Amino acid sequence: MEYTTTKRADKARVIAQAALDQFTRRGFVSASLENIAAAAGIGKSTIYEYFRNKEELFVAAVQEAFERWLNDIREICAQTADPIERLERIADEFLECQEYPAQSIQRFNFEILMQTITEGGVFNTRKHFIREVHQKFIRAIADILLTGVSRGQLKPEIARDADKISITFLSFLDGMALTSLFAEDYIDISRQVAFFMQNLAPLLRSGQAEGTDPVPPSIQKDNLNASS
Amino acid sequence: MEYTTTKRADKARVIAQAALDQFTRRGFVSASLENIAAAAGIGKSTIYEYFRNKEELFVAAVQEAFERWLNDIREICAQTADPIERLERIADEFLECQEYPAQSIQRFNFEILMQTITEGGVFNTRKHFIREVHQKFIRAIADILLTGVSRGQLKPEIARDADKISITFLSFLDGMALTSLFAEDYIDISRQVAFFMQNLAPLLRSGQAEGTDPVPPSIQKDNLNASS
DNA sequence: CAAAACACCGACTGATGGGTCGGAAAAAAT
DNA sequence: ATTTTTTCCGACCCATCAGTCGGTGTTTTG
Repeated sequence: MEYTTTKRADKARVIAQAALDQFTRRGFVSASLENIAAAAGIGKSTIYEYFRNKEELFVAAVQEAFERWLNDIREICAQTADPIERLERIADEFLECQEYPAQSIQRFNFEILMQTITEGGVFNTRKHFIREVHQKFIRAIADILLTGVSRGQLKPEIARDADKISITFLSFLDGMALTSLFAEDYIDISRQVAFFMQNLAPLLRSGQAEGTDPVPPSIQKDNLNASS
Repeated sequence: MEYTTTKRADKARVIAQAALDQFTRRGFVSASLENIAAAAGIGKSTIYEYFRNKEELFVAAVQEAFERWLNDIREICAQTADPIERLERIADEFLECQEYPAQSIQRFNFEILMQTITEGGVFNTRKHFIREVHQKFIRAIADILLTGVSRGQLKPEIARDADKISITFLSFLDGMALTSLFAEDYIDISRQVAFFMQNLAPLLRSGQAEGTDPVPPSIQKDNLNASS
């Protein structure tokens, strides 16, 4: 007999979302389980019915977030066929993020990274998890490029440098995201992104174009599974 | 009569450096004053002879760090005359950082930013301080570009977009720095930087060159003063 | 050398927060 | 209806840590 009913999983998810919100706002160390419990509308001890400890709760929140991001990319690729446009939409999505409350996703992204790179951070022992996800993102972008090349939308030489370009693109995004969190009112983020893409595009584009293309292979649904 | 002897200021500096080290390693919240005191080779209470509280100590550490960074840029500009080379050297300096122990400067940079953008963080009430410093950096890079233009090393159109280019450059650096902290062993950071600069250079460079140029104006010595 | 000023620190305080426990309330099973 | 299982949580425990206090050693001053 299965104890893991849908209801139970749902409740765990509600808690994980409340946790995501609190971790995002206050950071891992400062967000207290009391806060989280209050935000989820339950008692503190109840959390321990669903998660072994604070760390596991954080992991759940992280997965919650990654799931969303990869979904976003997938959806964008399903909606547009032009590689440049895909990149633009991805950049917009990550930097504007109207969907979820106030820029919080960026903050959580950095909270995760801080926990990964800080000695004694909860994610310090899980570097490889972050690396895997990061590589997944790189591959996602690279596949957009490669698909573009194979369809003649991008220059053939691009194929050779696809990884480097992806990494550059993602680094720029990360940096812009960080910047946007404190410099929103003296830097026009979307203008910056437009400027970047505007200079990037002619380096990538070839002259021709062809039919329609599907979602690139590496972003096809595949679960991200934690470890260590 | 002045109580603030040189000796006293020196000791404060030693403590600030120990604090910088600990904040860097463990983050603001997790670094305890006990740790810091131990690292500085003094008793915990002694810290309070020099700093009012943990927050003020953090501010001191931040200033310590900024001082170093701006100095680095100044020095690089004093050593090289070519704008592209200056940017390359700056990028290398920020990403490799052999001078100070193990990549820690990046971590501290992000710790500062996290404290700035996180609700309830120590620097959350000091956003404008971070903004000022950030703008100082943008100006420093922009001045390198403008000087390059006025000396005919860079295309004249660059002058118009100097700010945008600077912001892009710095965002890329930030993103790469972040990446380098967890992806060092599957991404060759210096190759990435080289790749970026290699694509950036032809967009900036004109055909000619001229005599020698001095350190751009905005990076000339001027103290950074905290506030709020 | 005595008195004042200063630098230093061990021991304490109070608050916070992660995690446990034992039992109440609600649901399911019989 | 009664037992059993499951869900929930208030109260407690204990460790950590920022910040205080009182006193001791050391330097400066006269």
